Amino acid sequence: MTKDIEHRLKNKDINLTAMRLLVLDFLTKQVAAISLNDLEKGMGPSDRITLYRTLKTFEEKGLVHSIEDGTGATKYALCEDNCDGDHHHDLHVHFYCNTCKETFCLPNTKIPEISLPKRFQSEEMNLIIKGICDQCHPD
Amino acid sequence: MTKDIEHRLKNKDINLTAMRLLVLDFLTKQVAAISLNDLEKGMGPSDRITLYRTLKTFEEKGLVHSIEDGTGATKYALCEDNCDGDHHHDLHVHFYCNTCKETFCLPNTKIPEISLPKRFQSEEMNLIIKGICDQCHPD
DNA sequence: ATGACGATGCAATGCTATTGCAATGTTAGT
DNA sequence: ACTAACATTGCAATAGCATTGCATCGTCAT
Ligand SMILES: [Mn+2]
Ligand SMILES: [Mn+2]
Ligand SMILES: [Zn+2]
Ligand SMILES: [Zn+2]
Repeated sequence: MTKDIEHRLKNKDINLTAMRLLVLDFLTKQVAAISLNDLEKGMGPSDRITLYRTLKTFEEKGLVHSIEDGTGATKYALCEDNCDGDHHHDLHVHFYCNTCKETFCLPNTKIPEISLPKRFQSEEMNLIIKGICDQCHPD
Repeated sequence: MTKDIEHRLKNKDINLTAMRLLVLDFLTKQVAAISLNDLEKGMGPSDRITLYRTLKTFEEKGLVHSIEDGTGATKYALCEDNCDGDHHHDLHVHFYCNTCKETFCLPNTKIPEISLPKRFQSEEMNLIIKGICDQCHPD
């Protein structure tokens, strides 16, 4: 229902536009994180830069988070509800499948506490695990 | 001593060249991981592409490992002795300092075991922690 | 000496991210 | 409804880093 999409934008203090509704709708349908290229191909004909800025806006407002999975292209995925622009609470592990080349959020797999050397102070953590995803698992 | 540098190359099955000796010597003097740009600036006048391929060769042979710290530029740092091209054993944490913008290997801070969801199989892990390094720590 | 092979230098290209700016759309006050 | 202020969009241009092609050069074994 498009009303639901609208509410999600409003709740994050994002102005409604046709493009943003379409992008958010597209994002909710994804099972894996997507790159700007994926978004461009998945959407109808639309301007790449506008899509880029839409993702940036979504990220600033805490609607999506970005993932650097080492492929060179930044991936984006929807945030959990309690994220805002300043504090993303997506401290979960991200998984890159070497077989299907997809990047997944593992929202239930949290990054454990790490005890750093003296006087190192952690502000942010990013854990990427590469391997074989459940879909590509053999047997 | 340059003999030591030579041995390290030979041990990793890397042919000796003047350029490689210089690059490895430069790498051993670094306290933080360096980018291709850092290397280019730190070395005498030398061709950027040759430096690029030198780093690639070192990585393939298990002499250095590369680090994606999210800055956009790949960083490189010397491996521990037991690495080879196929299996890098640098499963340590990397730390990016938001203040001095340097990336450090934390060889004594290992990435803990993570229990993944059913049928996800880990082959490689990459943990970047961002924050304030010991040198930039206040008080 | 010469031929094979690896390393180097330079040019060119690909790809992603990012910005400038003008045009367009939206909103709010009058 | 009119208009000024503001946000969004579309297109062009630029910046950076990564990567490849190719000709040249150096080294080593025969
Ligand atoms: Mn995620
Ligand atoms: Mn390291
Ligand atoms: Zn897979
Ligand atoms: Zn620092």
